[in-house]
Amino acid sequence: MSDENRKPAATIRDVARVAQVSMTTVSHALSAKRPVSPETAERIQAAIEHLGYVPSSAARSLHAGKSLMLGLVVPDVSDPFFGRLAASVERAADEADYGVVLGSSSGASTREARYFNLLRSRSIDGLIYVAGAPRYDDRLSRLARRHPIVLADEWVEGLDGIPLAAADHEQGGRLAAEHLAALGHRDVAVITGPRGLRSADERVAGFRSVFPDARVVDGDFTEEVAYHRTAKLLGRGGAPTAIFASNDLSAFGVLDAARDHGLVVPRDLSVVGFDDVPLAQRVSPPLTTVRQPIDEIGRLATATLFEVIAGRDPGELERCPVELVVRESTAPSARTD
Amino acid sequence: MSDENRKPAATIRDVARVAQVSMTTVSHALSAKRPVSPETAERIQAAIEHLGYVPSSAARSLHAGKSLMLGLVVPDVSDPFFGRLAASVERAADEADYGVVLGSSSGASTREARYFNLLRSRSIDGLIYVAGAPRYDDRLSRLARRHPIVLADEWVEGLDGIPLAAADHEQGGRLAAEHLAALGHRDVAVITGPRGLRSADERVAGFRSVFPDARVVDGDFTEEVAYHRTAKLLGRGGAPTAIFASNDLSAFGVLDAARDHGLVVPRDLSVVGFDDVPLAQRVSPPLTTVRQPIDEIGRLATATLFEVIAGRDPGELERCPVELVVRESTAPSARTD
DNA sequence: GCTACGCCGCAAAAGGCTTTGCGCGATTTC
DNA sequence: GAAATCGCGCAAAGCCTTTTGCGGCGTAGC
Repeated sequence: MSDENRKPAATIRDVARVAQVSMTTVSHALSAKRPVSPETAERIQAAIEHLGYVPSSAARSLHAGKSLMLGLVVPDVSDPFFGRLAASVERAADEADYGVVLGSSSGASTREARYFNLLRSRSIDGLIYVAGAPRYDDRLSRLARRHPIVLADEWVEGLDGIPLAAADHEQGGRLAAEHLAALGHRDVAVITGPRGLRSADERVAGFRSVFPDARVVDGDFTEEVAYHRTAKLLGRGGAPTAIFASNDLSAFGVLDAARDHGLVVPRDLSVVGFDDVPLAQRVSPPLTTVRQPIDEIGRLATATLFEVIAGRDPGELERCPVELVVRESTAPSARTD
Repeated sequence: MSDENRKPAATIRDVARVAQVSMTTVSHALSAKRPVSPETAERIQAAIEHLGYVPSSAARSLHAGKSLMLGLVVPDVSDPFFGRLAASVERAADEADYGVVLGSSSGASTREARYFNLLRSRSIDGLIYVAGAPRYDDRLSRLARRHPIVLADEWVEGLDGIPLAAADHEQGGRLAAEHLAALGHRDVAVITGPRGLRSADERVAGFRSVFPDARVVDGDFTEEVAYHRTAKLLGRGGAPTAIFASNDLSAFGVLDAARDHGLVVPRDLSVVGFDDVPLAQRVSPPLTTVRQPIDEIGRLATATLFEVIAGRDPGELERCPVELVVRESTAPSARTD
């Protein structure tokens, strides 16, 4: 559509003229800050619809000092996990008449700087920050002192005063362990996530609170490393009867390694994952895993951000309860000890 | 962080006071619309950094009449396809110093109305609209007459004057067909998408341009329906040697149905999908499919939107070329005719 | 000593909305 | 018939930037 089709947008003054009232009355009809007679209100309404009038958001936020926009920075929107998180944040924001400005940091700090400036320029009233790694970020911590920020999903070093909305990873590890214990498993192993990643450490800690003697295998959340470490573990004598992988990707590596060693899951080896990615129910056998309440995390993060924006201190947030999804990769231990 | 920690944001007037110059000079130092001596510029710069000053976006857009924000409405961000599209749009926008306001319509027309109002209130300078269904939308077409809008991925009925950035679905159907033809297949079937969905129809049309006699089975892009229709097809005598499913989800249904009929893919039946979803390379056997250039579509949509915003008519857009990804679900036809 | 020119201040306008104190006319109330 | 009430107009201030014409000051050039 070329320029000649674009009329200058209608202003409140245009509405006033058409409705034969003053700008003051139009404004008050919209905000209900002063009573307006039904007849007048109707005339104004008609004028608004006739002109297709919508108040200028720029003028509004200039006056009100807020933009009705939230920022959401995730490592990568194309990852289904963050996609679902974005969807739930957007839904929660929408209910409060807020919009969401999306940003993929993908680790690029120049990109992140842009979103921080959105906050400073009051383009957004608050920020939900989902860190890709728990590295300490000086700018983020300075920013958080002056602006409403909440963390979601992953903790960031040095930002302890800032609310964190996340799943109860420790409970997840515990649920996985209790499930295996109930199936009679005694000799179990756990594959960790990257060193220092808080969520990963919590999962392992939860698991070990039930199985203090579990064998600990270093992983990094990738399928490849999980595969090789598992292969090595199974190669030695006295293989465990169950393995808890601290994310689904690693569990897939375990599944592949088990198959390549001639083991049948779950007959010879039980496997539990974490995350419940879409793939989990499609691999064979379908993976028993721990599901994170993504929607709940997004909702909590958004609600908390509104609290912070309103100037209230939400305090330390409770972790969102996770859920064990039992599928077909776990079975009673065959070993009789 | 509670209120007492939040100082009112610095204004250009504060910068002027600290740098001991007039507001005029500060503004000109930032915009370079009038020469400023190096020493003064340095003082101003120092003041800006000291105060952490960033110009108010609201005041800026009120004056400039643009918001430096784009809108992106997709049916569902948590779908990896739309997630990737969002990521590429966001990247392209970022390069032009634009932000992206994300919206999931999920078919709810009340949600969509909000995004349309963002356009009207000039919260966003333009909109990239990804339709979930090609239904005619009166509001959208009226809106498009007055505001910069481009369509991405899916065509919408009645909006023919509006630029559409999409993959070359027809070419995709043709590539799939040519691949099967080269493998010696003669007796083939195609599973369609929902009736009336333009992209789906184009895929089928492309396929049939090579195989005019292909059997056409009605599908709706879901796994379940594809499963049942395929089961029925294989149950009758004279089953085809290859099936083209017009999306990957349907192809998964075909794969399951084939397995349940004792057929080995690709020995007894070749299967080609469309989309190349992440799952496609993980099913067994890994699926031969047509990959859409999602990044390219997002980039094109964004670049085109900038054209429209600038008041230029981009004309009809070329379709983005697709790519055949050959994996293990296709093999030479076993039937010797 | 006069002209240029470079740098910058001043003041005002514009962009669109919200808010408020004051006041006026018309209707209701006892 | 005086008082209270209601609906609304008027005018101005404020939110923060950008832009511009005019003019002042100082330094360099002839």
